[in-house]
Amino acid sequence: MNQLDQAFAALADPTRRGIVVHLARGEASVSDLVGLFHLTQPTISSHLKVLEAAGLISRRRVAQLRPCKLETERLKAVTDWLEQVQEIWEGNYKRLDALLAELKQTQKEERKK
Amino acid sequence: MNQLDQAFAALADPTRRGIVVHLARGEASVSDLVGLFHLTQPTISSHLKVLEAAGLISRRRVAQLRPCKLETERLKAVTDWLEQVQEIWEGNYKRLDALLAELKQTQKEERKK
DNA sequence: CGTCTATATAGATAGTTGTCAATATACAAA
DNA sequence: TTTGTATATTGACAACTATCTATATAGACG
Repeated sequence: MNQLDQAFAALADPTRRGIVVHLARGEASVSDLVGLFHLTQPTISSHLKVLEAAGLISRRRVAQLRPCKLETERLKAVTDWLEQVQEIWEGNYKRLDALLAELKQTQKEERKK
Repeated sequence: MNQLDQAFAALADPTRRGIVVHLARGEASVSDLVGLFHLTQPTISSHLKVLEAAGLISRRRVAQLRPCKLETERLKAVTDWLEQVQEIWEGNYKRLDALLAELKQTQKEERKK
């Protein structure tokens, strides 16, 4: 699995997206996050493992706490891929628009005859 | 599974992302797409089913052909989610920046005394 | 030391996924 | 109607996922 695969797969779970949204507001410990969902601590820990493996979060050590932090560069890599697709698509439209403009011009010139 | 779940999950596979990139350039039939990957036709058909269920593509009927078209609105919904997260994160930084600016000001004023 | 708190790991289970070969369906064309 | 071409469906298999309970580890604090 490459990085984009892992990032998209990680974001395909609503619990993990919830974690991401929460971490966008700032660091949080595992137990903070457990408090947000009706899921057990091991389940949350496993979701965090997935997010970390995908490069979407990182973790520090503070005594027994393991504060989690959002890694926005990886999030940006995902957005970048989507925007590239959008650009190809729009390029397509640009080409189509140019084609239609050309057609219109041709029709106008034909009317002159 | 909700729409975002399905869209992210659909995009988590490299073959499906390849299909999306190809369709960004314009419509393509199933056999066009089969030609792009070293996978069997049923496998490509199953990927297309996933993309269609996720609302990322749509299909027409033209004789025996089933041209596939990218649905950019759904792609945009995914981008929107990512941008919202980014905005929360940046809002965070803005608040932090404001805090640091305030701190600097306080220190400056303390030096005057 | 023993105990409490925070987190990780292990093992089980039910459900989902990606892939294939084989077969079925839908339409076209001879 | 027979044949050919494009696509879908079926059934199988191995791999992976989300979740749980139970248990282990790591550090803080008495």
